[in-house]
Amino acid sequence: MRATIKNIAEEVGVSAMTVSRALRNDKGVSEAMRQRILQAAERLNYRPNLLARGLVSQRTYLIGVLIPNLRHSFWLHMVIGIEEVAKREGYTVLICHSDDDPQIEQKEIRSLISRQVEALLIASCNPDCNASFLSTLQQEHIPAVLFDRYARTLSLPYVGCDDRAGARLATEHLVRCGYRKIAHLAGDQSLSVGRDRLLGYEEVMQESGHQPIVEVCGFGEENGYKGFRRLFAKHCPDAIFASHDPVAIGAMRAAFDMGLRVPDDVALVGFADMDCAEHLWVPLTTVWQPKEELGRAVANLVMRLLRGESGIDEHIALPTHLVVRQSCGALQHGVPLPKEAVVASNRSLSPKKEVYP
Amino acid sequence: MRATIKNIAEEVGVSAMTVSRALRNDKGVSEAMRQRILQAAERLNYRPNLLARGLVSQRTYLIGVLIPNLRHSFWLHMVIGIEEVAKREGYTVLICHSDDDPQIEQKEIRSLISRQVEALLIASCNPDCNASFLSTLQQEHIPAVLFDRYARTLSLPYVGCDDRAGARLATEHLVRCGYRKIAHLAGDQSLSVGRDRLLGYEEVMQESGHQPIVEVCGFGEENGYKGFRRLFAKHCPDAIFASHDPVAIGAMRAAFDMGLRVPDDVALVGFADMDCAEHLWVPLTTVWQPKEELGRAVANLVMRLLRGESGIDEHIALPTHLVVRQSCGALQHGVPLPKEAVVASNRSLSPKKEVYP
DNA sequence: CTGTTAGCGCATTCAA
DNA sequence: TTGAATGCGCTAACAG
Repeated sequence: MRATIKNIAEEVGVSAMTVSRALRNDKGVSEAMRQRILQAAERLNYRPNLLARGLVSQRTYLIGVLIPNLRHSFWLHMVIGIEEVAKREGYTVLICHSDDDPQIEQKEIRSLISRQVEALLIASCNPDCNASFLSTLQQEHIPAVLFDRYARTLSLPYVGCDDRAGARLATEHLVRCGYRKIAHLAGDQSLSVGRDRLLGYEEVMQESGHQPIVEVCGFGEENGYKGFRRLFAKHCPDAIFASHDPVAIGAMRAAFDMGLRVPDDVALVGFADMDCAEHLWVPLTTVWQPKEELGRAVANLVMRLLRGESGIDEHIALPTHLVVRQSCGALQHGVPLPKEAVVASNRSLSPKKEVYP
Repeated sequence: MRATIKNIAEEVGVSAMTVSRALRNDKGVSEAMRQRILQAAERLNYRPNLLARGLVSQRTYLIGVLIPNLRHSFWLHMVIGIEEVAKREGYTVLICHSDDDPQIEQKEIRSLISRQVEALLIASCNPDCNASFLSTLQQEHIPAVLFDRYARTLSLPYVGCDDRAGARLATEHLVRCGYRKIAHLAGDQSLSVGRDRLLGYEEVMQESGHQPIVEVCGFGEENGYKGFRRLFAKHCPDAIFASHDPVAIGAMRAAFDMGLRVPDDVALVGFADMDCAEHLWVPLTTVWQPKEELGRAVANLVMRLLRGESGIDEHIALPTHLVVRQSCGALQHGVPLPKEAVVASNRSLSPKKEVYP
């Protein structure tokens, strides 16, 4: 059997209460006694039972994170940021994923609540679809924050990056490069990230007097592959802004399969700056997202919520920036870049990136 | 306040025990009563408190997974496999990581035990260093299994892949390709994966009458970069077997920086078959590891342990196979491949891979 | 089929 | 500075 405070109490010859106090560094225990208790705990290999402690104190120091899946390192970077803050504040993170299924999402959230998490950080696979369910969390008095994607019909605190502005950066860059037929491989329109990026693209196209060419293909590499082929069958664009890096990778693969060169025949810009973007066949120009910072921001917001320091109506949008590599053709053609852009030299390891100019 | 079984009991006008039974689908409750209770639970938005349940039943349905870090998708694939099995068996997975620090590893494991996990799945960042600590887990009667890396001095159940055999596949392939100076960028020799892969390499080199050229650089992209430069300053090999894909990526980058072509000037083979391997500047020939399957295998072993069906001395080594892409030069030169090898056509999405021949 | 008693391991509250 | 009583929410064991 595992040792309990009772065992320690008998060993030392005091009450369980004194042991409990000593182990938690509660005040009201003499230093000599504390030492004797600590030694006994060590000797008996004592481990506090957090179930029992949580049951009585109503504090589990557990926070639940729900993400769509574990397959994309994208989410993991956010979790890394969350973990960093959580650990610093003494919390353990319980990670769940929905496999992009709204039903499973509800099930997992209920399971998290049953495990008595003190707060919920949710990147919903479909916030609008699960809006009414998510809104019940408020009534259950469990602090919940959405991240990366939000629901229009729901007022929960939210942390994401400024997708519309990011899409503007990408599109403005392609306009600046002088392309004539700039298309957009748009993401899932049921997700705010998909809608907002499309919005940013359309704005810039309109402002610059271009005709928008939109192919909604959803996220993911295979969707990018198919979307690219459909797009080319109809429009033969000379540049594409893909709504996500995997979409861009699929598009690049399709381009190669069709015998097209990147960026000579078709320029490509992605969104995310995933780890592999710089390693790609043709290094990818893309919109960088502050993934770990985003995780830290959500976690910090939750900590404020737990301390009652923050209201329910926070809506944080983190800035993005452009990372210019080979796939857009700007470097080859000496296109002037904005000050905020980052130029990546993909052929040397250190420094990986240099701020332009 | 959150509803409890007591609230439901009052609502329905029965005892808490009947409610408890009904909610757990325990037998001995009439169907009519069960329905009334279920409806009341629904109405009150009842969620069982798993802390309380776990405290009394001594079953938390929690298993703890400890991995070195969250940064490499490598680990996540294993976690995906673990989760799949765990979820099927009704368990929740609590993921922790040590940031490759043996001290943190011990701390995290203690924390997991405090949370009353029923079993521990550990990819130790340094099994030999933490061997004595890990051996205490047996005394504490908590089922523990190592995966991916094992300790020589410790007899815990283990699941990994056959690193020595995998290294043989890679080295034999380079020998078959006709390279003369085949070097090995060896991984961390404090880890079984590093040692076993070096061993497999040395065996084949000896058997085929080649002189081994070994540069121990450790794992990771930057180590691969530096290791490659050191290697070339001394030996000018015409082929390199890298102990891990990131090492190969660093090496490839170094080769480009030095103006060398892959595979024409130097051939490259990696180990892991990470997601990005096929997307690389030059698609990487590498030893594929059954990452998700490995996760499922560890989890299944743990389930058997929990049911008392399996002993403590299981040592499972899963087979690997070679994935041939461009970086080794075999395809360009029409080198005959073994039946088990997989040839990847990197320029089309579907099918991604074709079994050779 | 249903209820009662007891207690999981710990911390809160009050009393000494 | 220490201890006793109480109960967190739930279930095992037994009784009816």
